[in-house]
Amino acid sequence: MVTKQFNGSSGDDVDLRRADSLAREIFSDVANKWALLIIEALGERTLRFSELRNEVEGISHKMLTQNLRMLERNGLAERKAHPTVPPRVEYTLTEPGRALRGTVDLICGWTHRYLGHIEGARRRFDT
Amino acid sequence: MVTKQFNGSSGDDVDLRRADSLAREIFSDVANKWALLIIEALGERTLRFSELRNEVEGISHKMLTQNLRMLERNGLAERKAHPTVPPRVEYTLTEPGRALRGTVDLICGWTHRYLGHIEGARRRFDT
DNA sequence: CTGTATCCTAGCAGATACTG
DNA sequence: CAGTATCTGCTAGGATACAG
Repeated sequence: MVTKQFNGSSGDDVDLRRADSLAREIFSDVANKWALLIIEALGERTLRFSELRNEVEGISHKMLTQNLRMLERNGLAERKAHPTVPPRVEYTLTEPGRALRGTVDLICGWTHRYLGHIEGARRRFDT
Repeated sequence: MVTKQFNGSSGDDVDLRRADSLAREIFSDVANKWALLIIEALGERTLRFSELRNEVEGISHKMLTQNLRMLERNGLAERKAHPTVPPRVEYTLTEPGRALRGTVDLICGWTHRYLGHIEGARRRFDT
């Protein structure tokens, strides 16, 4: 483990390792239930915090802010705060976010397509 | 909440609700880091438990068995145990599993495509 | 080799209360 | 309304040991 730091790895090697761990990190951020549901809910629309809270069924206040921060940090969603009172904060997907949304749509489509199939498999397994 | 049970909802309504909660359940099963990484690792191949353990970097013994059971239960992967000693158990994606794999590939592609973009967004955000 | 069971801990996630 | 902070229970997930 530690020895790897001294085995004369090239600069390219280091870059690859870093890119890999970064990719893995992003994958972990994104491959999570709430993040994907938020992205799906946003779609092409611009929604307020409270609207999102209603759209994403079952999400808690905390999880929503937490995931929105994460999406914003990774540049998948844009946060626009209007300096009014009461405050009004709107969220929109960025281009990378919209690109990812396409894949989420596919997963949703997949889910509905194989719903019956999966239900049957479960019944068979649970015996 | 409870009142909904008595509001005269039609049979279709009930079916829809059930389908929705099932879809949500499947989505939760599938939209998780380890499950997706296992699916990606399997691809078109047939792999043994120990091979999978090596392919999916960082996964623990426990998480692997747990997720494999889940995949098997949902009919996404097939488990074939050879009655030899020592035991030899092989896993293969089923058709629904392979279909889902296509979407996982897209997420992976997306990750690499926007890696630099995201890295930049993070740097900007972290200040 | 594969799988199950047990223990144990870090961190996830809900509820609540408080600020601007 | 949106966001943060604190407290707390709980469960995900690692380590380990053992069985078939």
